[in-house]
Amino acid sequence: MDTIEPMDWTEHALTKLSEAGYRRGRSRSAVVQVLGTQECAVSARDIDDALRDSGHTIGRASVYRTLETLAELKLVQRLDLGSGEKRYEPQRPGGEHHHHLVCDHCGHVEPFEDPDLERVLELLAGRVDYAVDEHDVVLTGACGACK
Amino acid sequence: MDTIEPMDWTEHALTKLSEAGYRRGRSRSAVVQVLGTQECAVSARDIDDALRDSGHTIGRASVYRTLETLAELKLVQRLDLGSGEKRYEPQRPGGEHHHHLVCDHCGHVEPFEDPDLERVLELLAGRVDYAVDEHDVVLTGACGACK
DNA sequence: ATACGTGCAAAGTATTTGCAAACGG
DNA sequence: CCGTTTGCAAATACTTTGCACGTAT
Repeated sequence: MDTIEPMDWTEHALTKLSEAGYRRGRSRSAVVQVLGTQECAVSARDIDDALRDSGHTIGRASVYRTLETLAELKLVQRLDLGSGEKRYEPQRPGGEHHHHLVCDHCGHVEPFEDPDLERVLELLAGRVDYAVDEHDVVLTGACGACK
Repeated sequence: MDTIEPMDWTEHALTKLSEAGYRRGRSRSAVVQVLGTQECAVSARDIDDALRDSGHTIGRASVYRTLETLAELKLVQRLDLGSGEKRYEPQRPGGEHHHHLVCDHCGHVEPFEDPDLERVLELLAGRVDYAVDEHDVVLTGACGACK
């Protein structure tokens, strides 16, 4: 079996971008690089900060533009966890998939997986009138530390 | 058995507000009234427009303030369906519950219910380290008209 | 009467867009 | 070279806040 390492997503994404006719510009590549190191959903601001910390000088607009492109190509999933900012999560080719727990007290976000949930969602998708291509589940409550 | 009519939520909400020490101000009452007529999630803008159409002159700020209060008392659920605006949905006392299908082409939103899904989410809530008090599921794809 | 509620305008945040200059293939 | 990409700044969208006045209890 092949585990998908974080680094692989970066390569995967850059390849897909090339195939789609996009060039490997400095900013675009840097954003993809940062996303590849992320385990869970991050905001545009998180990425901007990470880039700044590692010495890059990248316009915020380029971050947003890259994220939009990546979302169009389904290389990242766009999420809204209620914090007022959109979040982006690398979509690994392996198809592994998780959802999120959000603490409504401290804002902490934690991923979780559940095969039963996935199965039910799959069945559901087949039953509705929409051609479902994405789903997202958010559980809200007090996290371990806050409750 | 007692079906919960839309109007009942309005009364229910106003009562709860009073009990919590809030007065029945003009704007507050008007916002609650509009929400009571809604079947599904609406945005602050939707409410503002509805109020304006029915001749009220209500500051947008009051709409937001009322929605925040209602959310605190768990009389409405705050949702984020990825459109860049928060949405609010009356929480009926009967506990009926639905989730959302969002068309990523035309933006159309449609509610759906699924007992299996609820059951799985319930089990899941018992298994995690969070004290889950809310959950939300969003399925994204092309709606009947767009696909 | 008096504390709470409201409208308006200004401030905040997150994101998008216009444009000239820099750059990749 | 030439069209794409980028950074900057300005624009936009949504929401929150400050404050003086109005109002419910």
